[in-house]
Amino acid sequence: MDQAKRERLVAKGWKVGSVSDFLDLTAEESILVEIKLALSQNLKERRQKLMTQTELASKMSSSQPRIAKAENGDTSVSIELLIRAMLATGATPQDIGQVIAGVR
Amino acid sequence: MDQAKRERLVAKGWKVGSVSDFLDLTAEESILVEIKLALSQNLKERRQKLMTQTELASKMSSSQPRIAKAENGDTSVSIELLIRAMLATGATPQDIGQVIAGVR
DNA sequence: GCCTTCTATATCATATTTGATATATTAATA
DNA sequence: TATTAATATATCAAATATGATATAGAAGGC
Repeated sequence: MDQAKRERLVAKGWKVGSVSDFLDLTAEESILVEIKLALSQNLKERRQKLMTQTELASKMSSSQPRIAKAENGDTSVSIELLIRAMLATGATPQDIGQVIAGVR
Repeated sequence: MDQAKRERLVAKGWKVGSVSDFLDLTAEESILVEIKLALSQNLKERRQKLMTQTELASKMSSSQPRIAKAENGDTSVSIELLIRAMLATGATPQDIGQVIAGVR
């Protein structure tokens, strides 16, 4: 795994406190993290073009802080919430599938 | 929404006890349910070709009953677990993206 | 019939994720 | 600079998801 990718993953506190901890991520765990980050980034791009975090939150009965966390790749945010948020921005299953398929 | 799809969704107790309850699903909620069902079905197909539920469970530090629920579209199963299970069967992000993109 | 393997169902204590709230920070603009 | 809008961070009680365990069915071979 290359340095750039590692830094990208480590950036937001993704489970790691040290490099060796990081290396203990199985391949599957690491892919899962990348899927979350990809959804997170895409959500932010979509949402910024359309509305504020507060507006999106109200559309999906969530809260602005939760949207902020979702867009910043916070580890406490589930894939479920990321997908619900994408859908609330008008994303289709095709859009979402494409984001996930684009990982790696 | 057509009858066939409704029956498919209602089949496993998806939030509904009555038709009117069902109709209270927003478009987004309904898409989310369909994404889960699509992942669920695909997981079952993949897993059956490769291993038992017990084997898959141990590969991903889960339990056989949880895999059974995942494959049967139980409402208590998160998208996260479905994707972790797919990955444990060797599915790639492309495989997963394709399943989601295939919804609707 | 019995035995074995696989899958489904039920229960439950624990862990994670949630929206809400308060508040801090940042950005833009008058 | 002061004001405002937008976003980020912190905390927390409630809701949801979790793996574990026990056990029941189902399907097949003997």
